Amino acid sequence: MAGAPLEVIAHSLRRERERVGLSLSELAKRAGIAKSTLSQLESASGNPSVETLWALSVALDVPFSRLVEPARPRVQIIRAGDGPTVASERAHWVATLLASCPPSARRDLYLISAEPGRAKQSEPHMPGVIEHVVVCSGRARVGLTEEPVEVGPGDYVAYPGDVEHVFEALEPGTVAVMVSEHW
Amino acid sequence: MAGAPLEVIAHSLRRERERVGLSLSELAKRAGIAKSTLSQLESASGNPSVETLWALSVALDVPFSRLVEPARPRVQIIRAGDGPTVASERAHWVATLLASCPPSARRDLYLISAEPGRAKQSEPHMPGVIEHVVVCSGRARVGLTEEPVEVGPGDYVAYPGDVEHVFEALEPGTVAVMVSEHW
DNA sequence: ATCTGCGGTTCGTCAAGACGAACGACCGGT
DNA sequence: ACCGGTCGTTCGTCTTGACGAACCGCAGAT
Repeated sequence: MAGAPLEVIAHSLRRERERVGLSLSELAKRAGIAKSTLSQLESASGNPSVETLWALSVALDVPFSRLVEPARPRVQIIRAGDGPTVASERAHWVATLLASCPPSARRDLYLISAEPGRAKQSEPHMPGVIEHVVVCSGRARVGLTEEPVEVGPGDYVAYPGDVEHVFEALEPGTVAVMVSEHW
Repeated sequence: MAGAPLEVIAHSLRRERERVGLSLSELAKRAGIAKSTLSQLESASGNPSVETLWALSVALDVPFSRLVEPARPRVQIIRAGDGPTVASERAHWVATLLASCPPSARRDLYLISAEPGRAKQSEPHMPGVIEHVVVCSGRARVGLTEEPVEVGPGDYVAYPGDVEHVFEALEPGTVAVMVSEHW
């Protein structure tokens, strides 16, 4: 999470406003707030109320949270085999981090390669996490430890990651894409 | 986007606080705000300033935006072939919606099957969109129309979706997972 | 039954945000 | 040059959020 929320908001507001091509006065009018207020907000000398920010997000037609999060980058490729990986000690599975939260988003994207053998048991992590898995090839037993599901190519599973869960390859060369949302 | 932000915040605050198991007084103390303030917020009779909300999100150790967004569900499977799909007129590609924004999140998850033929040209959609693609099988030319990239199994590409972009299968039976983030 | 500690709400006070008017700067038309 | 229009900032006023003390309710201990 960024350090100073008010600075972030100030920048976000100006950025979004200019993107839409509205003048400060015009935006203030549409949002139903005083332009003086908006002026102060964009110069980071203010501590807006939720309602004020909300009005602005509506007027700008952007999700509310867009105003409280920093900016972001562009194109990117990671070839199969490249990229930062994490592997278990016994190398039954390898996860490649494709896209980590930039810089304070709420999902990580992994490519998982696994071989049959001991299952990958995961302790529950941060509350509110949801994991999405799509199998590319092979077969796997995935999901909550108490009620795993067997899936094959093209199958999709989602489950809460804040309780114990598993990923166990059932065939050699099992590959899957995983999205981990942390909200 | 939900209707009444203050109601949502009120519920979020109570929900998160109880999840962590803190009393109202205790949380207020840790966040450095008056417990009366927190009390009013949880009863939706208030219009908190950003700083106040920020202090609470820090004390609760949850991302800020968690407090301004509604709640969410549990486990889910979509078998290969199932699920709502969208296809092009000439059926060169089929997209299956695996996980749509629940209810106002910021990403959609698709499974894409495509056959060689005319490329899937996409008009730029909502500004701020980023698309992530991981190829499961086959080969494809993906990315910005001006500079597409050729990718194969296991390859990953991400690109801004708010400018013209393509997805063109180069081999029969090309399958890919796509995450579309709308922020 | 009484006391003490902690849960949450209500109320009066004060500081801070939101407002609107006024201001200087800039631009295009006459 | 002058005028009307807009753009963004500054300033004084009034509304409103945040604070803290007082308050009610409920356990558990004495």
